[in-house]
Amino acid sequence: MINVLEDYLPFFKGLSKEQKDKLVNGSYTAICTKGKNLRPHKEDCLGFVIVKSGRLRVYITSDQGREITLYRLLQRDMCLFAASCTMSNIQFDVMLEAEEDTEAVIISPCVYKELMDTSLAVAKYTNELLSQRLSEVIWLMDRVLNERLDSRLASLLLEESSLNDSDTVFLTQEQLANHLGTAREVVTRILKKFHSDGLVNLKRGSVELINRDGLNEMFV
Amino acid sequence: MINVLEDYLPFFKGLSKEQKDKLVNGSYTAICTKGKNLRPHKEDCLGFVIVKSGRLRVYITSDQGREITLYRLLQRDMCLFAASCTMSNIQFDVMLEAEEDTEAVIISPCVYKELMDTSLAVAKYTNELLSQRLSEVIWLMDRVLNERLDSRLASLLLEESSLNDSDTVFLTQEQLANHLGTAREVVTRILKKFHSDGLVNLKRGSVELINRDGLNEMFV
DNA sequence: TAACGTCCGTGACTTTATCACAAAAGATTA
DNA sequence: TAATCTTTTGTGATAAAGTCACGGACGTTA
Repeated sequence: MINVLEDYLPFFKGLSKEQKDKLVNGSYTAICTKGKNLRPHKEDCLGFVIVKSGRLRVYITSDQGREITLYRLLQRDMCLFAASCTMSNIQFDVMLEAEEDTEAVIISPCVYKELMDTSLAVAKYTNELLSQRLSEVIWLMDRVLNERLDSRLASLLLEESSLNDSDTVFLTQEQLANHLGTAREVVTRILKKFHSDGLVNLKRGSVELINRDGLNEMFV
Repeated sequence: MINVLEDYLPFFKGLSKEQKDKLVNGSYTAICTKGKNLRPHKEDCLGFVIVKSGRLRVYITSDQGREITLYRLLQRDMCLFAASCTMSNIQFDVMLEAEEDTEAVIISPCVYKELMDTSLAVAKYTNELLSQRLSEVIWLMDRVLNERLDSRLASLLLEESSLNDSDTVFLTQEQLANHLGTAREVVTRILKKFHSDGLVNLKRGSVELINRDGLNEMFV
């Protein structure tokens, strides 16, 4: 545990002995199996999350069940939204779902808040994380508004393929739609078009990419 | 100048004499007339912006000229994106446009960065601003994805009306479209519908609200 | 092989976006 | 005042995307 904290938190070395102890004592390791939600109850204030292994997707949902992926957390990435209770200005709820079996270290929100309130290094580090997330979300907004769905879908397929290092993307069309913030039927129709253009093969629960160059050309 | 800084920056009192001096010397007042852009050249790194009076709108643009308003800065509000150069992780460019004649205090980016690097209070304050903006942008994303355009337009008209304390919204249909991230023709058609429903009267360059309750009902 | 749940396909329709062009309202100038 | 110009608004045609309703295909389990 302490190794993970020391290794992943750039500010750890600069903390005092007491701070380190508090941090270690206020943290625990959580295992989340693929497909499970890391924070099933919206009320829960989870804390600061560090991904040790696996992959998390951070997304929002609407009442009608529509989702969109805001960004992902890969190994060594961190997320502080699950600690919204510690940030007075955060009004939204994001969801965290494991895309792979994931091992994460979770730091108690009050411990993290206390650190942030007393350590300049922690506060600066938090700034960096926040600004990076903000950047990613604004970037996403730009794509949602200005890019065509077929292009966004092609890009998602290629990204998934490279994340898993496989030509086949093992996601249902509904899951693809949830990443993109659109409806399943729309994905079905675009995939059908991709198939008739010789770009992909479709199976139940997966999409096989058979012409990466063709997919790439969709968004240049 | 120093009065504004002292009054608007909650951390000011806690700064050392040197820090205060640096801050005052690194700041200047800018006047921006209605409709003008506060940062016409994308390359410019403006700095930290504090609105003394007037109103700024923060927005992004696409290559095709489509815009969407991310949020607004009213009196006493502050913005640190124009200082993206000081934040290593900010990759995007936001634009700042004066919606009214606006007076702003601008703090040089390197001075602000130095403060943030040396003062815990400044770093914490920056955190609060960042998390609030992030919250607003995610909230906007939710609306863009899940709310109908007529509802969003109705809500924008009511917001504009109350901001200016007037029943008439003095914006062209193109400006309305730019707030919402849509096309002018779409706004034209929705407004025409609103008019035939007895909700608004249309004039060149303005929209008069004649049935607020009706507009309100569109998004409940 | 029957039954069930999940996933996918599709038609009909609505909403939103795009493109092209024209009409109307003000502003400017002759 | 009339002619001209610019900006704003209106509109038809078409395409992309979202919504709703339903049915069928696939895989699992009994």
